[in-house]
Amino acid sequence: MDIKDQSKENITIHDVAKALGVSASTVSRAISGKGRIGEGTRRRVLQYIDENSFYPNASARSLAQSKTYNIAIIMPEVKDLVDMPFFHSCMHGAEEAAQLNDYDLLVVTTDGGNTKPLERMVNNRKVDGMILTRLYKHDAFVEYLKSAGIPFVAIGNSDDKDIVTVDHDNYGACRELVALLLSKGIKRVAYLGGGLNQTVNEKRYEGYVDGLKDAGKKPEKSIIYTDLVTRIQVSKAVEEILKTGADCILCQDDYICDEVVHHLAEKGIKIPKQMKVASCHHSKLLDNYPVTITSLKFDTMEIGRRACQTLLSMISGEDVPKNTVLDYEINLKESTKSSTKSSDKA
Amino acid sequence: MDIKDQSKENITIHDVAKALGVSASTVSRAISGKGRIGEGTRRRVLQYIDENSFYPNASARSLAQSKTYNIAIIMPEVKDLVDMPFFHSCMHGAEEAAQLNDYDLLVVTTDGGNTKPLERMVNNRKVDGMILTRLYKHDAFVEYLKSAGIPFVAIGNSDDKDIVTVDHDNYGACRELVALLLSKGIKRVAYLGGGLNQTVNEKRYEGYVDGLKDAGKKPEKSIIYTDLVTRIQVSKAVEEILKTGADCILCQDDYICDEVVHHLAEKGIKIPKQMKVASCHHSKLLDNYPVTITSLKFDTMEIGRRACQTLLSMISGEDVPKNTVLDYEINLKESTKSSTKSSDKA
DNA sequence: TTGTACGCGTTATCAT
DNA sequence: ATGATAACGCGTACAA
Repeated sequence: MDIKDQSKENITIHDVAKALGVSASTVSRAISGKGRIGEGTRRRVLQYIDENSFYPNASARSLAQSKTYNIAIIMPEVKDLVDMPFFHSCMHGAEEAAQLNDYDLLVVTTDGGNTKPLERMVNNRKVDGMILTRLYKHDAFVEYLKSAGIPFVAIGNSDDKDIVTVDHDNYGACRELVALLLSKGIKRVAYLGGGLNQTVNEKRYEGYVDGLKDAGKKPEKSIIYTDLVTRIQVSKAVEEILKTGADCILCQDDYICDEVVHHLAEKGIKIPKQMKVASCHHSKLLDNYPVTITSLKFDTMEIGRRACQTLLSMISGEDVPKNTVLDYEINLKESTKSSTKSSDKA
Repeated sequence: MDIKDQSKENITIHDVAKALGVSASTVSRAISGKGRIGEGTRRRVLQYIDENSFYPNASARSLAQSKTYNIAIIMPEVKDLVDMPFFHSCMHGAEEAAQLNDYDLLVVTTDGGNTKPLERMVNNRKVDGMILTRLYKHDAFVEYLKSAGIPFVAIGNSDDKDIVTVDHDNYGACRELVALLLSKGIKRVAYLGGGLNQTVNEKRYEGYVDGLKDAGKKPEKSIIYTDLVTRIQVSKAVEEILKTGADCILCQDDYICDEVVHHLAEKGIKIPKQMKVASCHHSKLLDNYPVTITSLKFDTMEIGRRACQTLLSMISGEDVPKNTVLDYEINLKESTKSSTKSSDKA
C-alpha cells in the first residue's frame, strides 16, 4: 500500500475497482463495452485505467473466455531462397493484420505433413485458429484441422468446397500470360513445372494448357515437364527442350527460372535472341539477372493479410467468402522481346 | 456421461481425478513431477492421461504459474532480399529450439525503434521473454525491455555489459579474412559498408581495420566507405574506388556485394582479373553470380537456436553466458584469385 | 503420500 | 446501472 509498488507488480481489475469505489464487474464492463453501464462511470474507469496504466492479463481473459487471441501460421521449411520471399511476406502480412486486431501470430515450421506441432497447439488450446501457407491435394494438415474442428484458412487453391482459401488467380494469370506470349509472335511455349501434388503448381499448369487452347494450339508432350524437383532435372529438361525447336520456356516459378537462366547462360544461349524465357512467379530474385524477365507479379503480403482477416472473421463467427481470389500483374520484359521484326517468317 | 462426448469437450484435470478416484492435486503432481507422489498412482495417472488424451489448458496453467510458455522474436521489416535469409533462418532456429522446450514463438515485425508492439505484449503478459534480431548502438527496444524487466537476448554485439547477446564473431572473421586477402598478394583492400549505428556493421569494420594493421598497413580514408545505404551510393563509391588503384573491394554484406558485382559488370570490369571482390557475409544470393565470391559464412539457424536456448535458460532463472560467440567459415573462391602468378612483383 | 482449500485475474450470470 | 458470486482449469501451501 506504500508509494513504492509502482512498476513492480501488475495492477489488476480489482485494484482499479477498489480505487474507484466500484465493483470489479463494473470495471470489466467499462473495458469490454459489453453490458449496460453509466456513461459517467465508464469514462471515470477508462480514465483511471489510462492514467494508472492498467492492462488486462491475457491468460486470465483467455481462461474466462476460452479465447487466446493467438493464431498460428504454418510455414514450410524453406529450402530455397526463391521460396522465401513468398512465405515470409505472407507471414508479415498476416502478422500486420493480426496486430491490427489485437491478435498475435505464432509461427510453426513443419513440413511433410507432420501434424504433431499443430496437435500440440490445438490440444493445449494455445491458438484460436490457423493459417496454412501451403496446400497439398491430399493435405494432412487440412485433414487434421477439420477433424479437430479448428478454424483455418489455407493459402492456395482447392477443389474441396468446404475449406476456406485465399489465393492469387494463378490459373487466370498463367492463361493470360501464355495468350500474351503467343500474341507476340512466339510459336511454341515449353513448360517447366514442379510436382502437381501442390495445388498452386496444378493451377498454373492448367492455365498454361488453356492459354494454348485459347490460341488454337495443343499442348505438346515433348516440351512439357511437370515433375521437376532438383536443379539437375531442370537443366536436363532444358537440354531436351533445346532439341525440340521451342522458342520460349515458361517457368512455373523463380526456382526453375533461376536454373533455366543459368543453364542457358552456361551454354552461351542468348535470351531473348535464341530463347525466350518467362516465369509464372516474380520474386526479388529475378531482379538480379542481367536480363529482365517477363513474369507474373503477385502481392504476397496482401495474401497474408487477407488470410488473417478472413480467419479472424471466422473465429468471430462471421460468414466469410469461401474462396478469396486476389489480382495479379503481368510484367512484360526483355526476356520475351522478339529480336527480329519478322516474327511470321520462318 | 454418455459415449458421445469424445472430441467435443475438453477433458480437465478434475475429470481425470474423478475417474481415478484421486484428487485433482494428485493429478497435477503426477503431471508436473513436483511434490511427492507414489510411484504407483503416478503411473496410473500418466497412463490414464495418455489413453484418454488429456492435455492441460495452457491459459489456466499460465494464469496459475504466471508463465506463458511463449516467447517473442522481434523482426525488422526486411526491405531487401539479401537480409531475408538471415532473419528468417534466425527465426526458424529459434522456433525449433522453442518447440523442443514446449515453448511457442510469436513473431513481431517492427522497425525504427517503435516499441508499441512490444509494450502491448509485455503489458498483457503474453510472453515470458524476447529475442531481438537486430541491435542498434542506441536501441529503443533494449532500453524498454530493461526498464520493463523482461528477459531478453539480443542477436548482435554490444558494449553494454549487462545485456545478453548471441552473435557470430564478425570482428574476428573480418580480421582473418582481410589477413588472408593480403597474404594472397592483394595490395590495397577497399571497404564498403553501411551505417555504423548497427553494431554488426561496426564490428566488421573494426575487423577490417585491425586486419590491415596486422599486416602493417594503415587504413586509407579514400578507399573506405561506412555510410552506404542506397544502391546508388554504392555504385558511386565503386566509381571513386576505381580511380584510386585499389585491387580489391571488401563488401560488408551481400546487399552491397550485389551492387558492386553488378556495377563492375556494367562497366565491363572483370572479376577477379581487374578487380577482386569479397563479402563479409554469404547468403544464398551469392550463389546466383557468374563468379563465385570469396566470403564469410555463418550458420544463421544456429544463432537463432542458441538465442532461444539462452533466453529459455534465463527465464528458468539459470545463469547464462553473457556473450555467446559462434564460429565462422571463410570460403575462398574465384573472385579473389590472383590472375598472375607473380604476386610479389609490381 | 495424498487431499483440502484457496489463489491466479477475468468474464458472465443473476440479483438488486 | 451496478454489485456479489460463481465459474474458467490449474498449481500449491497447508493440513492430514
